[in-house]
Amino acid sequence: MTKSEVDQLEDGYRWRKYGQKAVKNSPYPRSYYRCTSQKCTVKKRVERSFQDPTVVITTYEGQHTHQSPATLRGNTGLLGHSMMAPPPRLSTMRGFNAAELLMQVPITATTTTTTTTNNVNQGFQGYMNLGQTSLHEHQQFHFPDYGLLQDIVPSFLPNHP
DNA sequence: CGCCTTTGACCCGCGC
DNA sequence: GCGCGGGTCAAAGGCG
Repeated sequence: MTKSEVDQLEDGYRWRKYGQKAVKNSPYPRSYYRCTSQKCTVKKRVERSFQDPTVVITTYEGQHTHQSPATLRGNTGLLGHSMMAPPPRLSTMRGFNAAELLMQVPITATTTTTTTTNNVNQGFQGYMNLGQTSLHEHQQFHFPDYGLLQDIVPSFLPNHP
């Protein structure tokens, strides 16, 4: 869940768009991106919320097997710094679970909501409870400190090459 | 010139 | 078998 006006979210990686489809339940299209590194098959799906155009839903699929090229774009490097992890084995990358996926959501949320007010977030949650029961409680912002990720992330990765 | 987006077509799984 | 919905391909064009 990310609050942003643009689809192209700077999360520290380069993405190449490879498709776009209209979704049901939403007047907005859904975009499909792939990581530009060929060794890295991470995909993401970006879709805009159907009534709040300022909210985009980003779904990550997979884990990056390389380091962030964020420095090439003059990025802030905020994420790249906290995501410094040793490259995991490809075999362990397959079959990621829900917990791994959930982990990704607050990452974009924390980076792009820094300038938004608490007011907006509260209103958004209320709106979600109203009509969108398909969005579960886990997908709300209950990872307020992304420093926690520094403890979580290495636990997913084998620390021996 | 290289990288990226756009966009229609194609593919595949699923329900009837 | 057919239609539909969701995901992907690839040619063509844009832009720094």
